[in-house]
Amino acid sequence: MTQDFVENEHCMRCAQRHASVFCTAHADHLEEINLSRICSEYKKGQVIFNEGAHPFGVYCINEGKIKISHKGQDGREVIIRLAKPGDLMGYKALLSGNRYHASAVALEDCSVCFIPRDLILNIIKKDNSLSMGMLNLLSSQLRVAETQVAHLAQKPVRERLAEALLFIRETYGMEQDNCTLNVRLSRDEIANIVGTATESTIRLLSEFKKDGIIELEGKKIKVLDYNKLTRTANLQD
Amino acid sequence: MTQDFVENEHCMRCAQRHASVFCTAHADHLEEINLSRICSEYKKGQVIFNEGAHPFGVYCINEGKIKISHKGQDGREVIIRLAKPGDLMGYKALLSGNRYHASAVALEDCSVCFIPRDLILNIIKKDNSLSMGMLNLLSSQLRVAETQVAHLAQKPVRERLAEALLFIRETYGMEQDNCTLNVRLSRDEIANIVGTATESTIRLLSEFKKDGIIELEGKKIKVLDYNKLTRTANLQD
DNA sequence: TCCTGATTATGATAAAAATCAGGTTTATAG
DNA sequence: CTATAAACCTGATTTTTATCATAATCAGGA
Repeated sequence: MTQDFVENEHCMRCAQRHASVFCTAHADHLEEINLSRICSEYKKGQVIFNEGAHPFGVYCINEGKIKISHKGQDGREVIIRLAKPGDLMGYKALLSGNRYHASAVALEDCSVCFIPRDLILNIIKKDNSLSMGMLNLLSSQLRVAETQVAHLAQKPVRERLAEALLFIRETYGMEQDNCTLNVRLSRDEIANIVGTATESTIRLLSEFKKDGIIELEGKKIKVLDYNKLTRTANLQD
Repeated sequence: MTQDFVENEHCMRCAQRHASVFCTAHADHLEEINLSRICSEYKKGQVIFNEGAHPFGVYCINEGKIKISHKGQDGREVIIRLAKPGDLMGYKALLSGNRYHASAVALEDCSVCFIPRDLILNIIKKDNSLSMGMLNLLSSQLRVAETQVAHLAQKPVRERLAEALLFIRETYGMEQDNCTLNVRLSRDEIANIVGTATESTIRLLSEFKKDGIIELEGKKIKVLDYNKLTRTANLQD
């Protein structure tokens, strides 16, 4: 179960470049990164990094979807983040000098670039634009995390599930039909995003279906009534 | 209800300097900050900044304790953070280019320095040590926020309350007697830290008292059995 | 292809926590 | 000092959500 090393497109020509925090980084620095990075492919279900391990660099997603999750009480998983091409992973541990607090697992076959620790830290230090970008990224994520704390504390499961579906849609977008969520997640994984029991998630998804909000077909989820879903999520902030 | 302007100690000689993210900042930059900052005093209960407002700079706490809280569903408060002397406030909004997502309210009489937006952003840009410090700070806070998400999703209220008491102790320390928590919070505020109903908090605090874990005397909380409190919190990460 | 384990589904039950209702104490403004 | 509101406390009740149990379906490997 080890990944394959591959030769990805040059960083400067990476399709994800303008979707990433590197969009404003200096060209010379991207050149440096390009020289030292190590690209690998991971099959669905493979682990990119593991909770508890020491970080030796950061990962930049070239292709594929990845879940970042944390094992809590009695091994129950909490999904902290859904990552997509262009996203960085593992910078939190690196920048705070801690071990990984969560694991990254491929939700589908992926292509990921690894950038060694010293290189990326040096570049962040000398590239103002990149470090401001990182500050911006972390601030935004902190805001999201705090909103999530508020919602977990105050919103019922039904609203949180609706919100999670909107969040998944926001993150991964939709398929050609413009309504099927462009990712396959198990009911269990959805429950671990919402922070609830799997059975509750299954039950509420059935209700949403009965209410004509969504359509279910195995792991495919179609959003039939976006407005109703938004109203069900009862967002106000 | 407006604050008084005051003349605080020079930033270089500030008692909080070495407890703050400015501890490694360049002396020249502290000098600049010192020249432009505006210091004010706030009475207990006064608002330092308000959710929804645009940030015009960051606040650095010189003296006193401050709660940072967010108004969620039907006006119910969630306390996001407890801040103490040396802490910065309002940088998240500033760095992510958003409005304040939470309000800051004095838990007791406070002395706070305000550093204007452009000045602090410029200094962060040119002071590598400070920007790395900020990255470290944000990464650590993000980690804490994610842990809180996991706990809200998985831990029962009793454990979360015990954890909150440990957190308060960690943040504000204890009085001379070495067991009274060095802050006065209402039951309602504690509930808003834990993310539960006020009555549940009151009930559980009474239980903790009955179990000999704590002693209650109005808003004073004495931790009698620290080990038992830790065990009640059932921490494992 | 068939077998086997995992996932999905649904009902019944139990547990946890919120809400409601009341009385008491404490703090505060006049 | 007193009036009044706010905060605190406790019990009863209801709501929400988790857990348990069991069946059906699906997916992947021999």
